[in-house]
Amino acid sequence: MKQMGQLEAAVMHRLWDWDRPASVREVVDDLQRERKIAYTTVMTVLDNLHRKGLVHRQKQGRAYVYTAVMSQEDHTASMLEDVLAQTADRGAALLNFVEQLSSEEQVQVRTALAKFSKRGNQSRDPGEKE
Amino acid sequence: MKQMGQLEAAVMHRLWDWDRPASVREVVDDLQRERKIAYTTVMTVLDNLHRKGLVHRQKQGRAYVYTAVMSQEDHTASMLEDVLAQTADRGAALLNFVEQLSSEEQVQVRTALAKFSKRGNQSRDPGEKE
DNA sequence: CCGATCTACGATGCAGCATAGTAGGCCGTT
DNA sequence: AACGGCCTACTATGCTGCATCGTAGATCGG
Repeated sequence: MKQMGQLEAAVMHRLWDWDRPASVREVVDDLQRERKIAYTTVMTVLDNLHRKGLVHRQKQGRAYVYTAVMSQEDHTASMLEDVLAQTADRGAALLNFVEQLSSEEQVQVRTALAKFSKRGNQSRDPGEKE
Repeated sequence: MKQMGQLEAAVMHRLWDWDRPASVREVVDDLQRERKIAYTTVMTVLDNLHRKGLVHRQKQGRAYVYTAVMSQEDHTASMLEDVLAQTADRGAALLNFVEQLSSEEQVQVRTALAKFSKRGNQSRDPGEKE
């Protein structure tokens, strides 16, 4: 449900980078710098992203301006969660995963976790696994 | 590349659960207990999974027997890695992700990380983030 | 040689994505 | 008021991936 095609991803990346409402025109013009693409193609893509709930849009004058609903980091985190949700043994998968991270990233994660636990973080409902 | 369809996933889950080489026949029979499905459909799926490198196969008598190349946990970890690879800021995405984990899972992850660091784990090459 | 079983190959249908054309609305300019 | 631009809405096409099977041909046990 969160999976996107190539063009959809390219558009989202621009919205994320710019971090402000952008019109179809702006996105098209930026994409044009790399390759030929029709205005309506991009419009359709943005429309699809809107229907999928990945972007929010708002009339500004005659045109719509689009903004990403989630930050890229939140979106990625959400996809990670989706992947994890499909596995039988979340715990084991998590362990194999962190095992594969660079030691640098492992440190980052540990630091972050230490911070959360100090604040008594509780974002997910515990005790509902299998 | 690691993404699978519904039926493909159902087949893989059986291979993972059984954790031993299984023939098309066995997989078909098991799937039949839930719904009607043709032998050749399952064969095609296993063939596709083989072409995708997700399963290994070997002749046993007249038939092939199939085994999952990776454990489910490794496969999930690998998909998590793929998702993370597509993001610009791995670090930020990681943090948002662990933040969303249940506190129970956070503890698991921390315990695991502590173990790795004690052994001086170094599975990924650090310093190669675009 | 016969029937059962298995593989190889091909065909169909459907969905998602990329791509873009056309029609019609709105607005500023002449 | 009519014209030309720009924007949206709607529609259409092609491609690719997955699910689904059928048929043909090889093989093995009787």
